[in-house]
Amino acid sequence: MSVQRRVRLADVAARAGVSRTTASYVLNGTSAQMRISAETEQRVRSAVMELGYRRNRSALSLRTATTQTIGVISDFVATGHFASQMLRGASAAARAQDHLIVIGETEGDPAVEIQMIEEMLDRQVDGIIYTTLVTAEVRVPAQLRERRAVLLNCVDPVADLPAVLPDELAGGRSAADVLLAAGAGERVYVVGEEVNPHAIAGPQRVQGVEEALATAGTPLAGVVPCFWDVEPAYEAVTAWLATDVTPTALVCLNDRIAMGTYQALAAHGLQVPSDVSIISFDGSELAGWLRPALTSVRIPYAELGALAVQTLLDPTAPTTVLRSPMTLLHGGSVSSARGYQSSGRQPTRTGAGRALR
Amino acid sequence: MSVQRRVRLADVAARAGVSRTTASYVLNGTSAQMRISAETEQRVRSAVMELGYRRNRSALSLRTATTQTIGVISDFVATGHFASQMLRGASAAARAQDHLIVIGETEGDPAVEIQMIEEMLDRQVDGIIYTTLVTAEVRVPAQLRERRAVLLNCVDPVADLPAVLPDELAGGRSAADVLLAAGAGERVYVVGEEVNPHAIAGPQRVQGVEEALATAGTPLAGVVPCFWDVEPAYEAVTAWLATDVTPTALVCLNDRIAMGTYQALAAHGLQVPSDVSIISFDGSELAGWLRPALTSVRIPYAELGALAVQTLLDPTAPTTVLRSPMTLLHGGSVSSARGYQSSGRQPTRTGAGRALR
DNA sequence: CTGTTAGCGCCTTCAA
DNA sequence: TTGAAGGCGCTAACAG
Repeated sequence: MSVQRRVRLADVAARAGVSRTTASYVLNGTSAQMRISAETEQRVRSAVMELGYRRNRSALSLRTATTQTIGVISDFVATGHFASQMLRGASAAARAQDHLIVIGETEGDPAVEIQMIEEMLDRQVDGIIYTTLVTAEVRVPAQLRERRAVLLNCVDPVADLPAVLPDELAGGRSAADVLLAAGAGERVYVVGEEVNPHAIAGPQRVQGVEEALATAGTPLAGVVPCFWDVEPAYEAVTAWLATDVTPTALVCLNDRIAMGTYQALAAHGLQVPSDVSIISFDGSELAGWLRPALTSVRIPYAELGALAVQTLLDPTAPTTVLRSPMTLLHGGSVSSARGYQSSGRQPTRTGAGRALR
Repeated sequence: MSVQRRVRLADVAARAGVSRTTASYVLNGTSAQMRISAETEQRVRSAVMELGYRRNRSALSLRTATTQTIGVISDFVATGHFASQMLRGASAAARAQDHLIVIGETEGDPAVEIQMIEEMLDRQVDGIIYTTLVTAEVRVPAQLRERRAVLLNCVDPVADLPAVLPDELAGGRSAADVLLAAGAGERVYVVGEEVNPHAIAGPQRVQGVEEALATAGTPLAGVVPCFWDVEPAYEAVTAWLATDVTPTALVCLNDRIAMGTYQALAAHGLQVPSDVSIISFDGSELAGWLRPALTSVRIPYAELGALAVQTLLDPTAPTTVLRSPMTLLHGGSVSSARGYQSSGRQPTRTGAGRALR
């Protein structure tokens, strides 16, 4: 049993006592230019109301080769934060333009990816957003090359398609700036290391940090390499602390690394932020759950999603790379020694003993 | 500019030197029953290949009032874990049956909800999954009543629709069973309290816990009421610990509550699991990030999503409530005093000092 | 076995 | 202003 409607445009026309053509004109807003009398138009509109008429989009699509639907192809699976935020932004932007979003989770399988794109093209989507979990350089499937598509969180150097990305470089700089402003810019280390050669977030963040620190005359003290997750960060930082280093601040490349770092510091008897300041990237829910709350450079997922939709739906959009600014999510993980004030969430309950996590 | 194809069925037929009808039969797999020669069929298939033909779904939809598309209406926004896991399961199940999923995030706004459903019905979705973030009793919009729809994570006592839910009661029992098996069943408290009168997860979990404990002759020692989030749990447990209680184990109603509880226990100098065992519900990523890793009764989101899709697509499915089992995600947060063995992740690195978080 | 025909519901000339 | 007519691409009787 499929969901369908009964009322046809013909019924509306009959009820209004006009021709289908006239009814059609009214519905398309072409009534003015067709010089349809206001009275007639009103009759049609009443009929639409009374009958609860809605156009049949299948018929419309067949006729216009348009569906008011956009596809989102993504390679990520269980990545809660990214996926939902991005889809939320995209969904809202799509709704604002009367479009619906159809999703295609490829689970990273290129064959599935191609299949999903085909399915979407079959359904005449008006365009496709191609997005990846990891900010990286990619090669989009050939199917997308000649079509209306926008890359989200990735770029393809050979395909001539618009792309939407976070401004990682500026994000890196602002992370360092926060530390500098707090007077915690002397011995700054980065925790995390990018291993994917196509990834661009990590390198750009580090570059931004280095630039800002260099400008202040306090070069980056070093890097603690580790995979981007809680446990690897815990292990790496624990081992590193055993070498008797005395960091002023740590820049963690994402919030999960920061969590592992909190754990390692706590185990080593170091407190955040009094002993060590921490700042990271993501601005996920996790940042708010930690104690003290983590100061994090937020990835504007929702904005990216919305921007991608707007770009896709804008026929005049150039095929350039758009960089969306990363904003600061204030927590209490950066020392306020030199009067740096967190203006967002209150870094309450940061007292000794309780901060041990 | 919309994405569209060129090759029509007529082209394929022409290329194969047959009529459109014949080509159509081959494509629909009706060739056998129409007794089309294998040779002819082969010619058609070749033509399809050579021309890269794919049927135009808009045309198909207009003709068959079917779209091979299902809609998912959800009220949740930034809820990473739930949303993505559920969509992953639903997406995979849909793909297995050649369906695509179109999403409708209502952000909890009833007006948006109605609008989204209309948009979906306009697009002739074959059915709609109506899902809510909080497991609860709801009243679905009237539009859904008469249509092919399935409720996911909620029930509507008056609408005659199938519903898919986690088996919270059994989940509650198994949580208590884990504690009992570990010899930590003597002074068990529940942390968290449901305030939404329509919610069903909380009450059922507690009921399950109580039943299992009662069976073992060690009734629930009490409840520490708090909102279901990290900070409220931290506050509540901290205040509660100040009253000199000596819990054997805590059942946290979700993983975020458990995180806040970890924090409060650490601040109070109590260790998990040597001093207090902890078990919670959700089985989210967070459980694995905590130290020691949290033992949690997993909500089978992906399975629920898949089940909902299968139910929706099965014309013979009865309009009953399906309960999906909650499985145990093993961590190291439950004492193994009496030889209880966590069989999943290794609860490594649980040594003194490091467990303080 | 295969071709002919008639719509599915809607938009859009073209004439009137 | 409006009616008639064609056609988007495909399926499904109904004849051959």
